[in-house]
Amino acid sequence: MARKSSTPTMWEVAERAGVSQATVSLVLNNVGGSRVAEATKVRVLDAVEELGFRTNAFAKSLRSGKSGMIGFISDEVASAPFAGKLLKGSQLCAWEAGNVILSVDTFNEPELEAAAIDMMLSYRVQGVVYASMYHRVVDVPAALAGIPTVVVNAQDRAGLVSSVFPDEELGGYTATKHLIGAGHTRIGMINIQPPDSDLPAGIGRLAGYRRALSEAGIEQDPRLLRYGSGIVEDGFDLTRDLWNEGDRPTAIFAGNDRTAWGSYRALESLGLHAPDDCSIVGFDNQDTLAPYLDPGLTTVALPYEQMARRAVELLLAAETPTQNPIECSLVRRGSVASAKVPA
Amino acid sequence: MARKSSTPTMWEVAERAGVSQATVSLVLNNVGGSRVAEATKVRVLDAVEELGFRTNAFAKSLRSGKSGMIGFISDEVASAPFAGKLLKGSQLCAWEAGNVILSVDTFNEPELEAAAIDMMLSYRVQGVVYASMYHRVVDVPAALAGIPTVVVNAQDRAGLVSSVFPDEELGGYTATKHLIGAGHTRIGMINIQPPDSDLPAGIGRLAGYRRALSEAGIEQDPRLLRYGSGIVEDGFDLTRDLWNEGDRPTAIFAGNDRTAWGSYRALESLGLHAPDDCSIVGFDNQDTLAPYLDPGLTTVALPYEQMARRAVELLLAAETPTQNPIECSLVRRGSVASAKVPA
DNA sequence: CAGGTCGAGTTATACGAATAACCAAACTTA
DNA sequence: TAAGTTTGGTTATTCGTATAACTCGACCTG
Repeated sequence: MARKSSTPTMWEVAERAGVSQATVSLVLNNVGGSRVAEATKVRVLDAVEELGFRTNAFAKSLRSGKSGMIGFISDEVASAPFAGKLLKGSQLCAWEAGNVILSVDTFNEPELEAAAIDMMLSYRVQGVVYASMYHRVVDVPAALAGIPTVVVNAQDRAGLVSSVFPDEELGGYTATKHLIGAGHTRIGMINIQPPDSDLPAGIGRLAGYRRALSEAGIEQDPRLLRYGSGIVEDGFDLTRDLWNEGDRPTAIFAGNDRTAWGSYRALESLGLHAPDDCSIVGFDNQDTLAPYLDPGLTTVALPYEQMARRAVELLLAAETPTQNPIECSLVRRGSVASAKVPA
Repeated sequence: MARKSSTPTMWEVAERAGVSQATVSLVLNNVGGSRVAEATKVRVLDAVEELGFRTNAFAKSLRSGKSGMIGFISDEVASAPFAGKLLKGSQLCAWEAGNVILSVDTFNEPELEAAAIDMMLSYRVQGVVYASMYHRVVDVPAALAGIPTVVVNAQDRAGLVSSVFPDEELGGYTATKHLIGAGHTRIGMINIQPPDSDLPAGIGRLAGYRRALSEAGIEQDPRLLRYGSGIVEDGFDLTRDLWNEGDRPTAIFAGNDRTAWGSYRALESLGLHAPDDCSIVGFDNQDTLAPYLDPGLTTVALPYEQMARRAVELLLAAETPTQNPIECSLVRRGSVASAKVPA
């Protein structure tokens, strides 16, 4: 069957159904329920079907002033190994409200970012989700001043827009408390950044660790604390380092999963094995790693999807700026065992 | 300075510059170079600047008939741990041609896919990149029949649209030849799917392995071939299994990186270590894994970004359908050593 | 049966930008 | 100096849809 090359318009549908273009619009948008006779509706819908009509989103947006699009700007989220879930959550949530996502990864290039914002403004996005690959404090570009913006997996330095980010402190608290609950009292921590660093992840996780200990009445032994940089090798080195201290830990809270992996290896190198010789809890729930370690790593999950959903909700609600820490929950696998009762 | 709440239009710019709307359009689009006096141009551009004018993409597209958008439909790419690179490559390439990406992950839900296609047709995308999370044969939805489509990281069963996918066979050949080049002749292979499976990855990688061996005049010993399912555990079990054979391999080509990880562990469990006791080559270059193994895993990279770029190029060129295998190149790390010369 | 209401539409216009067609003055050129 | 050309714009129209405002006949209702 020969088809017109370009998509048909409402006028063509109207002609085929023997009505006016306005009627087609009324039928398709269900306005004024009883304004159109049932028989006419059917004729219109048949014509729509037969011609394969599909409304032109541009015309619709132009006329209505609503674009139905939400911008998603990220440094490297869409291509990052784990945080693509931010995009996933945003998309799902946006979709539910009838919106679509216009996403751009800027790779931290200012020109690309500027161009992306420009483009989004051209498309009259209803709001922008500004996502970071890792939890940090960001400066929202001034060019976004005109439109609703929510920062996700990050915190807005100026506090002018809402931020949605993981509750690192609570996560660290949860992890540590889990170990305490298993009977451990000598719990080492290997943090993922130096003491003078200002990244929220390391600061929060450590603070949570400390709170859990003090709430449980366990004295903090500085010899059990180490500072690495979040890489496997540091996990390895610092775990061995902890073993050289006089009074060894029976459990380790690793500041992230890669560090935890290093701890596994260090234990192996010492002829030991988790969780029998030492319990381990990680952080991040990196899904290409945590489930595959042996034993599976008990860790704290970063709530990417929930954060993204929350961000979109905030965007659509357009409230006044708020801070939104999102809970990080524990994922139990096999790396934690009860502390041995001292003989 | 008080700003109008909504974005200014060309009319407002025109008024401020003391010209007609048409002139503003002429200036901004640089048409009829000499048709507008230099002084007028400057006045217009100043007005644009002062008002913060930004062209309305909807009006522009409506008028021109060109949407400037490319659809990206994927099963789970945007949220997958590794293949987000497909999105990255598409975005970059589309961007260079002045297009933007409208991306939707369907999570393999047919209704979501249908809705996504519907939406994209509404937005009059100029073409659709149909991406798969893993290399397989797909059926392109009939609803896409009307618009240019390219399948990426997959092959179109019907062959009606262009396909861009990794050249698995060449990758397997490259991996194996690398081991042969290091002097190995007893090279085991642990494939990632059963012999009767029809996934291109396993079939191609094995075929490449075989070609490399036969080209080098090495006889294929069926005792060196194992079939797993691509998970760590299978790599572990089947490597140990290989070790129980009489004539052990000096190198293993693991069908993917996870399997290779299992091989590392199996060697360890046997008190052995790569590459001294056995060389290992993986496949996938999974970036959260391969660089962090000890020693770093020599593996074959999947060319996600190149595939995506190629797909977008094909889309924009709108040629007749073609098959486009893309080369997978070797990434050398530390898991391959020269074969010991038999004493 | 005049006047009002309701049902089922239609007509006209606006959204913002692109562009074809037109126009007035200034400048050539024979 | 009349006719033609160039310069530097302007006017009018179009893209496809939404919607306010209007119409027209049939149906009450007192």
